[in-house]
Amino acid sequence: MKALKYSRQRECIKDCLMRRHDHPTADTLYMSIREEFPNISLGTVYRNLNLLVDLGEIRKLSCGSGPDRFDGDTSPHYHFVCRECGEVEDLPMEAFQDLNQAAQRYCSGRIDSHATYFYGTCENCSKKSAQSA
Amino acid sequence: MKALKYSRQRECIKDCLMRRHDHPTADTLYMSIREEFPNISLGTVYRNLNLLVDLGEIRKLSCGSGPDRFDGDTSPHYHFVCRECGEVEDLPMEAFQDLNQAAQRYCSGRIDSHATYFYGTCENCSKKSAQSA
DNA sequence: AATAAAATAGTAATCGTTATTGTTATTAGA
DNA sequence: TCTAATAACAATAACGATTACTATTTTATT
Repeated sequence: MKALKYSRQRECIKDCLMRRHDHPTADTLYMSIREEFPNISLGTVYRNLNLLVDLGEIRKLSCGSGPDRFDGDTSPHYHFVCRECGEVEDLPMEAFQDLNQAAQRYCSGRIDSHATYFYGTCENCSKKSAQSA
Repeated sequence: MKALKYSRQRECIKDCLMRRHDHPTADTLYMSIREEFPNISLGTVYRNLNLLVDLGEIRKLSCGSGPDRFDGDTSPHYHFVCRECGEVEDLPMEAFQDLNQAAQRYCSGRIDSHATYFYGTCENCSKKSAQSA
């Protein structure tokens, strides 16, 4: 039951994340935020990111390799992850919300959401390996 | 180009994983294997699990919270993850292999696979929270 | 302004995992 | 079967990502 108090750092972290359309890690965001708050602590970044995730204001992405990433876009959508360089891109396709119901038929627990990640090689990395071949 | 040599430890690790139908972490597997190999090292377990993943003989699951898990069933299938207790269950539904093609239309990179995890509360945890309410 | 509580910066600690090193086991060839 | 080459090992150190701790500072409330 602890009341939430305003903090300039938290506001900045959220604004920063909203402004960008890549999917930065906590550390990437930390480096960027230090331009405005040179003394901000990495722990503060983590704490506030997790807080914002719990509040449902941002999303956390666990792509299976490398550190977690964060997404200011909370609308249901999917991501593509490049196995070569680790880049994460939004897929501008609609998420299949009825997938939850479809899966529910096969599950004794109660399903409330799902996450889908597509894997492969991004355009950039495809080009690179074509050149070096 | 290094040739693969047989090892009793690797065989045991794979057999152990194949025998169980839960989705153990490296550490869980390590504890179990120590009954047969009391001196086995956790590093050996990790090394061989990763090797088997690279060979395509087992799968690694990154469910988004907690340590990675391993699955001896390499057939395309999905998983349900309980947010309360962290348990991971197989969903006996067919995986949507045409999802890759559907997503490919929206992606400049080359997609070769996808992973879907369903989240919610498992039967056990639902019962528990009903009791304590 | 005074007080209480939350948030902070700085730092230490933790966790999961990988890398290193000297030794042992497996394999191929003489 | 012996030997040499090398992969795999156990033990341990190191690492990266994340969380926990603590004394201080901010924010909100009287």
